[in-house]
Amino acid sequence: MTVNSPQKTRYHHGDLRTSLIEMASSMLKQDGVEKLSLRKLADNVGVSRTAPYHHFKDKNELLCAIAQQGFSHWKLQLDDIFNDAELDEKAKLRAFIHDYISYAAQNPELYDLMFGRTIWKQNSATEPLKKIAYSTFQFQVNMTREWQRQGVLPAKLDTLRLSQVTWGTIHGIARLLIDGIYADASHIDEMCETAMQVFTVNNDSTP
Amino acid sequence: MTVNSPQKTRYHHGDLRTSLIEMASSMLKQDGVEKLSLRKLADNVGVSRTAPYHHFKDKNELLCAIAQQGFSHWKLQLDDIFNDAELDEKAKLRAFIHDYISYAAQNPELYDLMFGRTIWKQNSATEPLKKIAYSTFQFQVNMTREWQRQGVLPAKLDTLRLSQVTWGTIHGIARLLIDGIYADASHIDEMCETAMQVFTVNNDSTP
DNA sequence: AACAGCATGTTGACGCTGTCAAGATCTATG
DNA sequence: CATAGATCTTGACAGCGTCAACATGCTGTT
Repeated sequence: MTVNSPQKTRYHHGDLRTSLIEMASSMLKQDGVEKLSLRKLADNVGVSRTAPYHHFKDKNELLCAIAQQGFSHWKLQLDDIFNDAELDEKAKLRAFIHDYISYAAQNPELYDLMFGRTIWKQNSATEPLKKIAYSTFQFQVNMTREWQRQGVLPAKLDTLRLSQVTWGTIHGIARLLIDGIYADASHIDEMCETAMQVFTVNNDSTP
Repeated sequence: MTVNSPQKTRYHHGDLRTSLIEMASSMLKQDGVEKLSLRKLADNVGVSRTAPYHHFKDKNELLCAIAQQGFSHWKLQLDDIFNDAELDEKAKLRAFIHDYISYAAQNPELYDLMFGRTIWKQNSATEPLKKIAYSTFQFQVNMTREWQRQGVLPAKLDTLRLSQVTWGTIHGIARLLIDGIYADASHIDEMCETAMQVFTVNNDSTP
């Protein structure tokens, strides 16, 4: 009894952890990290202020769980690009740049959580988050190596450094966009194309 | 009377605004924005908790004042580079990249304040801060145009977009460094050089 | 079927924060 | 020399993250 009846007050929630992450993600998207308080979150889910502490050690762990989910989603998109048989290597680089920045622009708060200092600055990332984040970067390094082999990116540069620089570029552009610094979303396409030109200009002798 | 005697308790501080900015800058450098509280700041300066409110409308205004000072200092360094008669244009670009990232790496918290979302995200920058920040970016755009004219940077690309991309690159690298993401300070030189190569590789046919 | 134990949820409390209001004190201007 | 304004103070409030102590109900063993 008391199965799934639309009864409002059950003492036990059922799947509070999932509900918290979902509600928190939604609140994050709307108002940003700094407006996200555990108390309001608990209230929105319809639970007392300290209930979340039975599912997350502290606020940081909640944020890490959200970021983790963000990486999972992003990885699916990455797979979509690299499994697309219709794209050649150069087109994949172009798509990667574009999708990366679009993802950031469409999920600015989530992106900030995934790649911002809130979590990373003082090493507060949980182990599972570290794992998926590192593997994402490793994936980019591998792709960079491949692009170098294929002549899309300059072959003579060190792969790790080049990965850092190319990623730095799109990360930087993403940050300028989502932080609202001297750039806005209407210029995404042009900026992506310019980045693409800068990366590959030496292999493209025709103007 | 009660002139400059090292008397500890004067009702009026004398130059509280300056003292607050200095102490806040120092605290910022040590412990970061999120640890900087107005109450501790006031306490460190030896003044009551609400005294700062007679000099800054709120915490945001204090932070903007600190960031403003950061831009002033950075601009002095910029001038040093571009007035150095011994550097050719390409060397200036190299010095610019290197100094920019070094400045960020040496003043991570200040850099975050100057170019981070704390201030910029919800348009909370004060007018004077906006003014000096915009002029800094405008300076970079002008330099980019010049570098294009001199053949250091690709001439065929739109100057504004190229400025955004090159700045995005060094901004992104700086952020990865100061947020501690997949990069650390010992790689600064190599990363700068790689960025330089990526920007200018098309003009450098000799390997 | 009954009970024990554990997961889960609740209320109370503490110290921290930014900021407003009202009153105290000094400085500078007439 | 008085008085207005700048500056500094104490008091207060709501919001925050989090710990401790207690309440409730699910689940597995007998």
